[in-house]
Amino acid sequence: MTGRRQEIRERNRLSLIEAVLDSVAEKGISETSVSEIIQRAELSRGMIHLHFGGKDNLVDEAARHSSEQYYNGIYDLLETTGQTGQEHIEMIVRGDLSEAILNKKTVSIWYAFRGEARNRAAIAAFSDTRDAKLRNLVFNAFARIAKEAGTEHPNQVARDATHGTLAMLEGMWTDYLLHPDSFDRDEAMRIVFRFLRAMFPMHFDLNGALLFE
Amino acid sequence: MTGRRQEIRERNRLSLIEAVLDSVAEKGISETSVSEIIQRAELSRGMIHLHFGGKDNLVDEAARHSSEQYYNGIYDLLETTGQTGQEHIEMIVRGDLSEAILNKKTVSIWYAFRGEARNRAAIAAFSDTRDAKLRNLVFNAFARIAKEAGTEHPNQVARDATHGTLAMLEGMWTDYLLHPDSFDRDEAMRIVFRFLRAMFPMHFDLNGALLFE
DNA sequence: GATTTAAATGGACGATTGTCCATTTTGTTA
DNA sequence: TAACAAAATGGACAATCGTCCATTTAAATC
Repeated sequence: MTGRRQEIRERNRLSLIEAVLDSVAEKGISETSVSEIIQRAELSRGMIHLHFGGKDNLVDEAARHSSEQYYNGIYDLLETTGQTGQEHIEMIVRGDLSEAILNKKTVSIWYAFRGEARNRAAIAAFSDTRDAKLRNLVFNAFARIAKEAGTEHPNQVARDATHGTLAMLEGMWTDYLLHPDSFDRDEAMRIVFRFLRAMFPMHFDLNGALLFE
Repeated sequence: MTGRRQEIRERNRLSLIEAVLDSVAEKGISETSVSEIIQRAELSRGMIHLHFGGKDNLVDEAARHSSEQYYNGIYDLLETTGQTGQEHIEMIVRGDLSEAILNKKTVSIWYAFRGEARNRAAIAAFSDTRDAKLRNLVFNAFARIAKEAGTEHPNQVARDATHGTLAMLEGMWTDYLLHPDSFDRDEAMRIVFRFLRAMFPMHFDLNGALLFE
């Protein structure tokens, strides 16, 4: 019976990461101490040094883990949607504002790390506003839409639409951070789609994507 | 010669607040210790307890001070602009993205406090996304614009335009936080105005407000 | 079952944290 | 200028921080 050792080892490693994320979500980064972490993970003091070489590395790793979860959530959703540009955009907007991806825990963690990003390069790398891959996905969708709509300067428009849409989603997250209980997901989606409808009236209405016959 | 005492007292008090903001901007909240603060303020250890009763109160006060500066900056700008709704909006957009209001120091401070907002009520109160007063200003401007444009459901549209525009500005701040050196203010403004032009083509173009004859 | 060795434990350690107060300094008043 | 009082000082203090290693535990191998 081999491999049991490594299995336990990896489980413990993951426990530490999850303990960090729980603590950051509940108490904030400044109160996420070694004592707090090992208590949540129900492991001994030395484990952090053993597995990660120190607390800072562990926290960096937790930030990486957390951002990976976000992107995986979005990319998984994209697998299940239609083929048109507007459907892709709708899925990203809905996904980004869905309970599964935007909730009290994720938003707490995301903003806690953001606050440290400026002073810790490793964290900055993972807290980027929607990474290059996602940006490209959105851009390609808008580029198709702009061309279909016969817009002038379709690439420029697509770039601006990408930037503006992702910025608006960012702002919605901030709203949720500061007012998690009064935040209205449907309203947030409608607002994004209202701006997109104004820009591409053939492709969006207040509920999302419009499809041709 | 009276009042000199109080003058020195208040100067020291302010020194402590500014020392906190400098430290938060440069080193982050977690490294802003009592030792760090008093060293920057060139005052003695006991002053924090004497003036604020403790470090936490001082930090809260610094957050308040910082948010006050932001709003004062915006409101001052508004005094100098024209009377139409679209001029007000243009001024807010341009102001919010101007070097005076959005720079490396302010964005570091703003996001550092945001990261703590979830766990510290006093800080949450000051890190709100553009406060009620500013929101009302923007809403009133959009309400006028929507009515002039003859839009259906002008109040609903104005509310959504307000929410969406402020969210987009929020997102632009995040962009700046994560990429301060490659961030392009003019591009950010153009993007916001592109969305506004799409929604209110009689009132905005890519450079901002359009005025009637 | 004995041996080996990787993994986990938990306490010792020096450094640093924020608080607080006895003392000193200095502006104000008598 | 002497007396007073407000303000500032700076070190003592217990508590907590993160690191690290001698020891123990337990899986894997013989």
